[in-house]
Amino acid sequence: MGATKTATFSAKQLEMSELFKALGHPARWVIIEYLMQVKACVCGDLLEVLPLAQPTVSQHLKALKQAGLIQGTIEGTSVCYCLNPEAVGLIQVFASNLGAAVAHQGKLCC
Amino acid sequence: MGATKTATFSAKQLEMSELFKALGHPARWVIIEYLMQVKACVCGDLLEVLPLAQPTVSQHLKALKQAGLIQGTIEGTSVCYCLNPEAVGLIQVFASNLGAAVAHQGKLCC
DNA sequence: TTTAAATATCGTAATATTGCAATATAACAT
DNA sequence: ATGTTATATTGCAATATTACGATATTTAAA
Repeated sequence: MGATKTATFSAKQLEMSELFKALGHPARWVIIEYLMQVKACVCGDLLEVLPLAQPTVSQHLKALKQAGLIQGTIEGTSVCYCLNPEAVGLIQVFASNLGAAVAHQGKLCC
Repeated sequence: MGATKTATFSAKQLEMSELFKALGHPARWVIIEYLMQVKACVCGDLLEVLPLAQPTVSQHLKALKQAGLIQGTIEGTSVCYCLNPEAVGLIQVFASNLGAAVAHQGKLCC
């Protein structure tokens, strides 16, 4: 085979893993870092930040949007992208739970 | 082409995106969720939790270990895996920065 | 030392992702 | 209407990932 066994996981598990999968590419990571600094940007801005062609950047933006990490609205002839607070909330909750789990576990066996 | 342009990104950017890439598969996500609950486990435990064959689970564990998310030490005839606090720290810092950025940005344009 | 167990590695087929050139679309300006 | 600018989509080649059967490795038990 070779395809992810998507059907055997819960919706929540798929949602969260899709969110992190979107962050799991350096170009998309850079886009998120950039949006943390500048609040909003258009596709063209990213062409000066990333070593990639315009169609590729557009594709990465689409992936981030589909995962729910960013939002985009048409603004005249360009498209304004920014972080999606909902997804940010999900990540914060996960990080908090993860930290609490490790703190609670104390000394690890390995 | 088709290969990620790895060479054009910084070490930190690559490290963080690798970390999230490891979380970006439902099976690996389930492994992390499981480790948050049970503190430590062996590969065999996961065979009852995941709908995957043993070699596949072993492969996912290797990916998580290479990304730095988990640690594993040999324990007799089995291998004990648990979360890596260092990686957890990195994720917490990121989530915190992300949350702060969004909070600071206030009303979004899109 | 043979057997059993737990896990890792190899080989390989199926599928998914990445990247870009070419092209399409959409909004604005002239 | 025509051209310009900004972004999206399509098609495709190169590469990476996922999954598993078969097999190797490693440790403990008999």
